[in-house]
Amino acid sequence: MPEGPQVARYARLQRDVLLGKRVRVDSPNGRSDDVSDILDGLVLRGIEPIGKHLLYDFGKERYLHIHLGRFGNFHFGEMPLPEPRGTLRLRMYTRTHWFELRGAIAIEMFDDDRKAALVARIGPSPLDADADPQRAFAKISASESPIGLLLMDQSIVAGIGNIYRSEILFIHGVHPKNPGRSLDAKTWAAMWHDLVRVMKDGERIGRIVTTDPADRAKPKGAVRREDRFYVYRRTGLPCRHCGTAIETGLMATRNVFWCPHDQPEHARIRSSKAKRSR
DNA sequence: GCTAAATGTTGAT
DNA sequence: TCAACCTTTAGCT
Repeated sequence: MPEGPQVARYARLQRDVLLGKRVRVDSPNGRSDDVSDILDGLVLRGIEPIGKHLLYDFGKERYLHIHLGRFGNFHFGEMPLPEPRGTLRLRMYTRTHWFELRGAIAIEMFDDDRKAALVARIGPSPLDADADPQRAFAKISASESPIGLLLMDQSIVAGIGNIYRSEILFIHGVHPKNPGRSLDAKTWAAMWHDLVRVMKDGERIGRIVTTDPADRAKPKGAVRREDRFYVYRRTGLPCRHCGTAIETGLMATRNVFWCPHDQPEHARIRSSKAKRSR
């Protein structure tokens, strides 16, 4: 159930123990035999997150491309391997560590061309220190489409998903239906700054918490879901800033959440000062 | 036990 | 705009 930061976290954890190693690859339920037949026993040279995609470099134009979709995730641990359970699509393991993959929407081989095509169509990522937020703003500020849609477009900004979308718009007082064109450069700069902050936090701790910085340090389970977010899935609950009931709507089949008081509709240009507090 | 919903993308209409 | 694909879990009965 990942947005960009969780994907990047998986890449980091796997790099730590798999890189440079001869990796065993198998597909207990048989669905990815085509991939494991090619990769089993090869040396893993690199793992690169590209937005929400993962690319594993096994040399000689042999890249494993994984996209977790909405439901995919990895389980991992130290050897020995656990008994395969459920719909286990792919396992990667060494003498010391194992990773189990379930629910991914894409598990396939890429060559150099397909890798290049992927890299070319993914926009700048807030998790990438070299990313150019202006590249994204050029597209956003030229568009009549609602900002809530533009932020989900992976060719404009990489790694944002349905949670970060609603949360960042609340933090900056922008209604999701406002057109991209109505966003000023200053607000975008502040928004990018906060995207970097909350997404890096997500990468570090492995889950999404956009609210109180103190909550971000707490262990998993210590913070209720409704306390981890300003607006996401808080329909009808009071806004943590002003108390107004949070509203929800559909945007391209995905639920989006906002505070009708703090995020006025109609492209009103407002100060970029971030809101925080309950 | 069944149904709906959930942090996503692609390709056809 | 819609349907398809992937799996688990929450909330019902």
